Amino acid sequence: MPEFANVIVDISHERLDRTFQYRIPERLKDRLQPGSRVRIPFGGGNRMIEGYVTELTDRAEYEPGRMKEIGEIAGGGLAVESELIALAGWIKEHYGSTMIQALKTVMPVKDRVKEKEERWVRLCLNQEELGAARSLCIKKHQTARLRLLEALKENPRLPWAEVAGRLKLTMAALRPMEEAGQIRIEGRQSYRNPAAGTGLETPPVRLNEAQQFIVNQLTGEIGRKDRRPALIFGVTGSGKTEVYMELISRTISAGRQAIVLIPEIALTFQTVQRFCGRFGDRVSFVNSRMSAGERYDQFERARKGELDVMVGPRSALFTPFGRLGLIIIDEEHEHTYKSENMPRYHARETAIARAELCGGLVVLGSATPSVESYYQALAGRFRLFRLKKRASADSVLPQVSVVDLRKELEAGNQSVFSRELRKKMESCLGNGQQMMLFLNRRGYAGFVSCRSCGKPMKCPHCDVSLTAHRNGRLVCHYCGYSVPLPKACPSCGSPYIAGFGLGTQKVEALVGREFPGARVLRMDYDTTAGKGGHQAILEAFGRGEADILIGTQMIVKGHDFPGVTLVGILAADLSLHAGDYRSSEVTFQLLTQAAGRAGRRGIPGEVVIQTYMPEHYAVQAAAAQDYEEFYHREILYRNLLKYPPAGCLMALQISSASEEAAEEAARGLANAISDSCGTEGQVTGPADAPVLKVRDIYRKLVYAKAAKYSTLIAAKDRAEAYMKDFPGASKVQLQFDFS
DNA sequence: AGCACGCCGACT
DNA sequence: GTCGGCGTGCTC
Repeated sequence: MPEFANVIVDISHERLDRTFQYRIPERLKDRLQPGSRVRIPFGGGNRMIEGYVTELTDRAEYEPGRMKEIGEIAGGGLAVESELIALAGWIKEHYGSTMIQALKTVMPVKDRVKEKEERWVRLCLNQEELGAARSLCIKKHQTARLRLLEALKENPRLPWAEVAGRLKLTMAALRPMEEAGQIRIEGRQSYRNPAAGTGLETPPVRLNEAQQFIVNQLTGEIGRKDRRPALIFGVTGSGKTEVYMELISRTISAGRQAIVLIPEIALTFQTVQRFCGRFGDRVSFVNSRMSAGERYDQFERARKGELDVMVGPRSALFTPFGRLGLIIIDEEHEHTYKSENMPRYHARETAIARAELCGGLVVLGSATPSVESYYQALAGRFRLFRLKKRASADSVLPQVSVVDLRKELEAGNQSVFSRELRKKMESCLGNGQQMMLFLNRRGYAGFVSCRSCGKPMKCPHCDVSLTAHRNGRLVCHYCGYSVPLPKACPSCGSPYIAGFGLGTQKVEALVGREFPGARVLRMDYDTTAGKGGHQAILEAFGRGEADILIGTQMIVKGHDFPGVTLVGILAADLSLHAGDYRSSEVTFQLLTQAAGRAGRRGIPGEVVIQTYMPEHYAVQAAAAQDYEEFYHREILYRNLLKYPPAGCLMALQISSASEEAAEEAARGLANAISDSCGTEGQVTGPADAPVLKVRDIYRKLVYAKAAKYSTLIAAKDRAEAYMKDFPGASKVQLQFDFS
C-alpha cells in the first residue's frame, strides 16, 4: 500500500484547484482508493475539511516532514464525486494524461463560475440606523465598512462584483457586518432552463414489434446480470429514437437517471422539443455554445436531483448524476465522440467505464456502426440488435448510381457535374423537387498556385496551402489566417496565378451559371459561423425556400428533408486520401449517410456518387447500401495490418516551436518505446505529421502498434519517464493518442 | 473559501 | 504598549 495520498480539497475556488499530499496513517492503509472521500486537517488552524483522494503514490511531492496525515474516511463514499474521480483515474490510466487534466475534464470548471453566479449585498438598515452606523464607522475609522455603507446609501442592493471589485471589500470585513445585521449577502442561484416552455406534451409512441423486443430485452437487464453494452444497428429512419425514449422512461421508473449523448450537430430545436415533450422539466441540455456558467448551472441541477435526463455532446457524459442507470450514445460512429484535447478520451469507451462504476447500461446506436463496435458485437462483448425495416412503411431505399469521373474526362466533359448528374438535376428542378449537393471541401478553390513557377500559396504559420475564397481572399483552414489574393506570385513575380480544385463556393458559382433560375443555399463552416447559423439555413431549406442545398459534411448529418429526391456526391474520393487507417470507414459512413438523405417519404430518391475510384470497396458498398460487405472487406485489411480493432495503436504527437527540438525528442521517444515494447510491439517513426506545422508549431509523430493494450501503456510510461529527463523538455510537448 | 499574520492608527 | 480593523498570502 502506498505511503501518500493526493487529495483534492472539496472547496470550490480557483486557488485550491490542485491536489495536496497527505500521509496515509497505518489504520487507513488498504482502505483508501482514488475517489475515497476523506476528512483532512487543512490550513494553519488544522480545521477538518472534506476532500477526495485522487491518487495513491509512493512519491513524495512535498517535504514529507511537513506533510499532515489524513484524518478519517468520510461517510457516504458513494457520492457522485467519488464516482467521477474514479472515472478520472481510469481516464488518466487509459489515455495517458495527468490526473489534474483528467479531473478537469470530469469535474466541470468550477473556477470563475462563482463570479458569474448572481450574488448581491443588500442593506438591512433604515435611514436612521444607517446614519448611526455611519457615524460609528467614522468614529472607529472603519474605512472599508464606511465605503460600503456610502455605496449602499445610493443603492441598497449592490451586485457582488461591484462590492468585491470597485469597493474592494473582502469577506473579512463583510462577515462581521452581516453578523451585526447591517447587511445581508444574497446568493440567488439562477438556473436558466434552456428547455423551459418548449413543446407540448407528446405521449409515448406505440413501438413496433422489433422496437419493443429490444426494449424488453434491455430493460429486463437493467440492474441485473448482463451488463454488456448494447449496439442497436438500425438503418436510418428505423426508429431508434423511440427505443431510446422508452428505455429512458423505464430507467426513470426504476428510480435511476439517464444520459443521452448525441453529436453536437444533431442537437436541434426538434430534438429539444421531442425530449421536453416526453420528459417535461426533468430533462435538460448542454451544448458547446453555452457558457461555462450555464453548463455548470445544468450540472448543478443534475447533482441536486432536479433532473432525470441530460442530453448533450461528449462532455454531457460527466453529468453528476448520483443514480445513473443508462447511457445512450446515438450515432456512435461519429468521430466527434473522440476528444481532440488532452486527455484524448473516447466517449464510447469512457461511457462503458462509467457504467461499470455505477452499474448502469450503455446503449449505442447507429445506421453505420463503427468498425470497433461491430467487431465487439460480433465477438459477443456487445449485445447486438438490428432494426432492418424503416419504421414508416412508405419510405423506400434510394437508387444509387456510381459515376466514373475518368470516363467523363475521356468523353470531354470537364464540368463538375457528370452527364448523368446534370440530367437528374434538370429533371429534379423541372419537377419542382429539392436536391442536395455534397462536397467535402469548403472555400472556392482547393489551392492556388503560380502557373509559371508552380509554387502554391502557403500559410506562413501552417504547413498547408491556402484556400481561395469568393471574397478575393486566401484563407488558411487550419489557423484562420487570411490575405488578399496577391496580384503577382510572391516568389517569381509572375501575374499568372490560378486556383485549382473545387470548393463549396465554387460549386455554388457553377450551379448559378449552369442552372440560372435555381435557388441555391450553401452550408459550410463559413456560412454557419454565427450563432444559429445551421438552424437558419436548414430551416429555410426545409421550408422550401431553395431548390439546391450545397454543403460539406454538415448537410448529411441528422436532418430530414422530405422534399429532397436527389443527392449528388460530387467527389467521393476526397476523404479516401486522408492517409489515416480509418479513411475508408469515414468515406463509407459519409456516403451511406448522404445517400440516406434522399427520398424518405413515398417518392423514391436518387443518389449519384461521382468518383475517380468507382471500384473502391467503400464506394461500392455504400452504393449498394451494404454495411456487411463493407465491414467484411474492412476488417480483412485491419486484421492484416493489425490496426484497431484487430490490434492496439498508440500515437505520440511531439510538438514544439523548434523543429529540431521536436525531431530530437521524437527520435529519443521512438527508441525508448521501441525498447519498452520489445518484440511485443512495432514502432514506426518519427515522421512529420500530415500537416507538419500548424500555428507555427511543428508536429512529429511516432506510432506504436501492439496486440495488447497493456504493452502500449507500459510504453507510454516509459515515454513519460524519458521526457522527464529530456534536456529540452520544457520546449517540447508530448501528447498521447490511443485508438 | 477560511484563516493566520502583519501592518497601522487609536486609545487605556 | 496593546487592541482591533483590514489587506495579504498560504493552505500538503
